[in-house]
Amino acid sequence: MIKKSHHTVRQSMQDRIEVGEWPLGALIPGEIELASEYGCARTTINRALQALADAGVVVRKRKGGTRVCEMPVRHAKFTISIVREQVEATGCQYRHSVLTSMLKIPPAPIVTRLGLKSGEKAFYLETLHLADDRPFAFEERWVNLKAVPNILTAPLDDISANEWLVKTVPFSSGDVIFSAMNVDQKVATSLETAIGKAIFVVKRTTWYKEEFITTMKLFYKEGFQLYTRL
Amino acid sequence: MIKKSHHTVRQSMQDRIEVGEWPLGALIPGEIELASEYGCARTTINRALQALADAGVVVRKRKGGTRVCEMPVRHAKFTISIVREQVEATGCQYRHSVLTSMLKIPPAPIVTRLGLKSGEKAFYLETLHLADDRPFAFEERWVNLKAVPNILTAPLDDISANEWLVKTVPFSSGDVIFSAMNVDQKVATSLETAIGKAIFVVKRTTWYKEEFITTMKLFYKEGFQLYTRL
DNA sequence: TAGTGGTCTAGACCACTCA
DNA sequence: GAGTGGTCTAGACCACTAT
Repeated sequence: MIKKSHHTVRQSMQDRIEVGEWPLGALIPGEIELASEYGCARTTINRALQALADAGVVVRKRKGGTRVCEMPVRHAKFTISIVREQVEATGCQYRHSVLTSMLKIPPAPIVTRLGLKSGEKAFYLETLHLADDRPFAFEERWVNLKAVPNILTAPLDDISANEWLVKTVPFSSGDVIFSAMNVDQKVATSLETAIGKAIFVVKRTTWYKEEFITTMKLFYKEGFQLYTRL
Repeated sequence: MIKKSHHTVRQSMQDRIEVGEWPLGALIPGEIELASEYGCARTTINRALQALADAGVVVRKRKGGTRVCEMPVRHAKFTISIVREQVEATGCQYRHSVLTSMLKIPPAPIVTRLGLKSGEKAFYLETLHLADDRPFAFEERWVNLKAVPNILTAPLDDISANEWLVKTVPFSSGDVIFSAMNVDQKVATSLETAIGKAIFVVKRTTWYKEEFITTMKLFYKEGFQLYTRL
């Protein structure tokens, strides 16, 4: 009998794993047994164990019981925030500047991705994000006008397309790809970087209810790092 | 009265947000009201709403109620797996090869990070990870011998240090840093890449109960991408 | 201070899966 | 078939916080 509250219980159980009382791969007592041991309802134990399972610390199977994960697969959680917040989080002043804004027939891969007809135009944007007036990231973006026609009248000089879309489109699914690339001349110029420098790139595509909305590439200034705790 | 099961309820509510029935920033009905609407217990509604809050879709405050998140901060969840699993996930055959393995006095930044005394040695490892016998990633690792002395007798040719540590050390916290860099000569040689190519780098440091265990850098072959769905 | 979410409980039934 | 986790319920009390 220790304490209650699924948080407390969770922490306690995690400790027992760390201490080695429950070794890697070991089978943990059942929920009912733990409930009586901790002197709480099974529901509470269940919550705690589900949280641990969610964190990848234990694996649960019906009838199989709960066991400590042999290969602790840790989950890193990134908050995909808008660039402005990223900049402001570093204590810098955010500003952005629209470099290019036009209707344009996108290249083939984009056409496919957006589900456009060939020859159909989309909205193309190039934006420079600045931190304390120094280049922070360069953004290339394609927007599907069928999905978001009113972006043409949005005040994109005041609010970045990034932010406008997030605030306007109710909700969306999407994918994110992180990679590294050697910066080309165009991006290098905007970022005031030497050509060929390795930079961190994030590609993101978002949909709203199966309809493509936008795809973008974000080229971060050299030296950018993405940090997370496990 | 629609259905039950917190999954169903969660999905339903998410739909109502997507459809615009509950616009961005709007206040959602209270749990009791929703419970009667959905014809289920308040607990069930609570679960669903907590899940949505966890996903960053809504924000909840006691007395303030639940409202749709104005700035939908999406959370990307990465599974920090061992390299072998990463390789095998692509359908390739995994193999690794220990290039260097020695006791060595680490450079200053590492000493600080590991909490060593100056002049104290640590275990240094260089490992090449291969996919179908082609270079996949190059790993540099420092291990704190005070924390894990028996790594010296581990069969690191059969099982990578990466995997051995994960399987041996009960549990640990840590941090992860993603970045991009221009590959230097040493790494380029191992990865069979041209010097200066942009590669994706992951730095990871792990602790076990406040004690430093290991720090490593993983240099991925050029072209490597980290993918996630939102 | 009143209202909302946060959590606990005790009991129940279901669903999966291992043997 | 039996055992374990998954989930629901109805009621209760607590904790935070907006007003």
